[in-house]
Amino acid sequence: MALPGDDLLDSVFSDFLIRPKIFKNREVLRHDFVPAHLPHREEHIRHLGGILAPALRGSRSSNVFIYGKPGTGKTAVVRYVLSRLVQKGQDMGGSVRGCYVNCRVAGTDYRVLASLCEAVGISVPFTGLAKGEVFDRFRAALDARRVLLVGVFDEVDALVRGQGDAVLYELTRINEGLRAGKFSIIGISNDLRFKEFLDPRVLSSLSEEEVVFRPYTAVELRDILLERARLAFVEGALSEGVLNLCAALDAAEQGDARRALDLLRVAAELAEREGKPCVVEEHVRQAQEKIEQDRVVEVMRTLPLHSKLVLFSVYLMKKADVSGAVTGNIYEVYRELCGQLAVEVLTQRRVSGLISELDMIGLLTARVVSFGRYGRTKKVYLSVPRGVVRNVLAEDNWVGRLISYEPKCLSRGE
DNA sequence: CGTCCACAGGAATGACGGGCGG
DNA sequence: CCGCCCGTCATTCCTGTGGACG
Repeated sequence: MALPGDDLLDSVFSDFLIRPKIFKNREVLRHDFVPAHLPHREEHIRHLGGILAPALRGSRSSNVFIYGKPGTGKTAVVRYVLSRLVQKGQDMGGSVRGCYVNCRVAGTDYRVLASLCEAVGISVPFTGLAKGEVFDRFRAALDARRVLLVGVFDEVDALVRGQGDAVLYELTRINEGLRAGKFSIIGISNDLRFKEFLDPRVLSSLSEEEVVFRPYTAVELRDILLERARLAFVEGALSEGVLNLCAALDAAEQGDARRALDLLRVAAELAEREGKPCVVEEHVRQAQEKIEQDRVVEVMRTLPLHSKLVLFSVYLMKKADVSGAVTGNIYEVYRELCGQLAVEVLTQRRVSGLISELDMIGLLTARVVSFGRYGRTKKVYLSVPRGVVRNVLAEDNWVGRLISYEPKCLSRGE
C-alpha cells in the first residue's frame, strides 16, 4: 500500500541513482581504513616488522616508541604491521595477539587496562574494580593462556598527562612476573617533548627502539591521495588539479595525511550532492570551510550547560569582538545568566578553567595580558563567527531562551 | 625603584553516581 | 545490602606575576 511518503522518497532515491557516479568505494577514504599499501612508509614498515618478528618465534619483541606529528602514518603503519604479524602468528599456530588502544579515547588507566584484558580474552566491568585488581587479572590471564601480546598505546602522551606514568611503569615490568606469557609495548606519541614528562626508568624500557615519522611532503601526500583516489573514485571523477590542491593545502599546514584525505572525501561528497560528474577545485575550497564548520558546530552542541553559558556570555558582550572580554566581566555576565535561568553559579576559578577549555577546543581565543597597575587577566575573543554561535546556542533548551537577552551589567556604565 | 591590582593556574579536598566483591 | 573504589566535576585555598602607577 502506497503512502504519500513513498513517492516522495522514491524520487529522492531515483534522483540519486541517475546522478553521475563519483564514488566507487568511499570506505577507503575513511581514516580508520588501513590500506594494503602505504606509500613512502616502506622503510618504517620493514623496520617495525623486523623489531616485532621475534614474537613469531615465541620471544618477547622489543618495546618501541614511535614519534611523529598527526597524520604521518604512525597509526596506519603500526596497525598494518601488527595485523600482518598476528595473521602470520595464526598461520604458524602460535598465540601472538595484538591490542590497539587509543589512550586519548580510552582516557584513563582503568580503561586501558580493560582493553588489554579484553585482548587476552577476559572481560572486566566498565568501572568499579580497583586498578590493581584489573592489572592482576590481566597478568594472570596473559600467563595462563600463554599469550604473546603486543600492546599498542596510541597517543600515549594523553594518558601520561592525565594519569601519570605509573601504569606504564607497571606494564614495562610485567614480564618479570610471567612464566609463559609475554608482553611488549608499542607507544605512539604526537608530542616530541613527551619524553621529558616520563620517568627515566619508564622511558628507557619503553624506548628500547625508537622510530620517528617525518611529516609528508606535498609530493608524498599527492602520491597517497592518488593511490586512494584510484580505489575510491570512478574513472574521470577527479579533475587534474584537485589532488594537487588537496595535497598543497594540507602540506601548507602540517602534512597531515588524514586531513588531506578528509578534504578529498568531503569535496567529493559536495560534488556528488550537486549532481556534478566530477570534483573540481572549488569543491575543495568549500570542503575546507565545511570541515571546520562541522567540527565547530558539533563541539558546541555537546558542550555542558555551564560551558555554553560562558561561551554565550562572551557572545553577548558584543563590543568584546574588537577589544576582547576580560575574565571578570565575563563572570559578571555569566552570573546574571545563571540568575535568569535559576541554575547554580560556579566559582570564578571554575569559570576561568572553562574559558581555558573553550580556548583549547578553539571556540574562544584567550591570552593573558597585564594592565600593570590594573591587574592581570585574560583577554577573550570569540574565534567562531557570531552567527554560528547564535544558531547553535539557540537550539539549546536552556540557553536558547535567552538568545536575545541584554545583560544589565553591560548597560550600566563601564 | 617597590607596590599592588586582578586575576592565572596548581594542589588538595569533597560530593556524587556507578559498580564491584563478599 | 555494605563498604570500598572508581572517575568526574567542582570548591577552597593558595602562591605567582607583568607592568602601570606613585
